[in-house]
Amino acid sequence: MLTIVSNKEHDVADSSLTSRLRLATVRLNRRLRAQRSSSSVTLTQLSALFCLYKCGPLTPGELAAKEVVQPPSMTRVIAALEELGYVSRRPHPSDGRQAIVEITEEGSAHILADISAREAWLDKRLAELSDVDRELLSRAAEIIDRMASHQD
Amino acid sequence: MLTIVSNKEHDVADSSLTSRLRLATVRLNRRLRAQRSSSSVTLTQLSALFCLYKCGPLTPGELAAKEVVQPPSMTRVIAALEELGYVSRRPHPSDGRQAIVEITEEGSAHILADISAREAWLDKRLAELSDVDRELLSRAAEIIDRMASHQD
DNA sequence: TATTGTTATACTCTATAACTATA
DNA sequence: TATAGTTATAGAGTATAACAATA
Repeated sequence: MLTIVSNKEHDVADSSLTSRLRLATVRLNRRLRAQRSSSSVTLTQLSALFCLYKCGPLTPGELAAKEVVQPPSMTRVIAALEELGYVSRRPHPSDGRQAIVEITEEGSAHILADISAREAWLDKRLAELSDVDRELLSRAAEIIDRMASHQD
Repeated sequence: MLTIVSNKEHDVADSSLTSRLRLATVRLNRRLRAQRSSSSVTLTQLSALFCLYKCGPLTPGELAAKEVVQPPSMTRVIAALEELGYVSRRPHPSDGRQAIVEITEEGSAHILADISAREAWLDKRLAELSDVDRELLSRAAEIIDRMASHQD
């Protein structure tokens, strides 16, 4: 087992954790993207739609911040979702520059089935694990999400 | 907290684990890709190079299998690394169709610095965690990698 | 002048299909 | 005929820079 030497604060025995977590994340992400299924939305679009489903109406800027992407990236995602009829856009009541993006009834109706189809592969992998491992991943997911949402 | 209803084998209280792990993975992956630094290699190239560094010489097919990507994807990665002088290619001794790809001295000399620069952001996030959380992520990384390497 | 959002452009990552060369 | 690898092509994902509209 290779150990990368580094001069970081935390324990040296831990020093390849960064590499291992990076590799694991990149690989799982690949597998997740490869699960296309019959769902019409892409993985990125699904994430944004799910965010609107959870949080309610948001401005494009708020949505970009929550998903930790730059505004131009979110512009494209919203445009695609709008074309599919899964989100609607209306003027902001007090600021003409902004808009309010909201999930539509059709978007709400499809999202659970879309997510379920999209996640079928991962769900199967998780079902193969022990309860202990699933509990561990549950806590890991929270920590990872917190790190990923860190404001630099 | 939203709970997605599903009819899967494992506990219903667990039912949003799939979604949470997917979201966490996608977001961390975005952050990792955004860390460009001065490193000349991309995240994908770095993964392949690291694999050659760990495993020794491999054929393109073996490398693609280890990284869980399709052969044409690996072809491009190898070509880019070869152009940078980080890997070399030589004929397979007994099979004219295959080739042996190996990390060069220059590749070996640069990889630790490249990885370190690339991972600086994640390393900082991990350093902010408690020992308990890092230990948890260490085990999670192993489980995730195992799931991601699953042969369908 | 600062902020919000969009348009234009470009690069990374990855896949499938079709092809070539060798076994 | 089967396998290893490459080329061609296309689509997803994302960013930076430049711009328009509004505050």
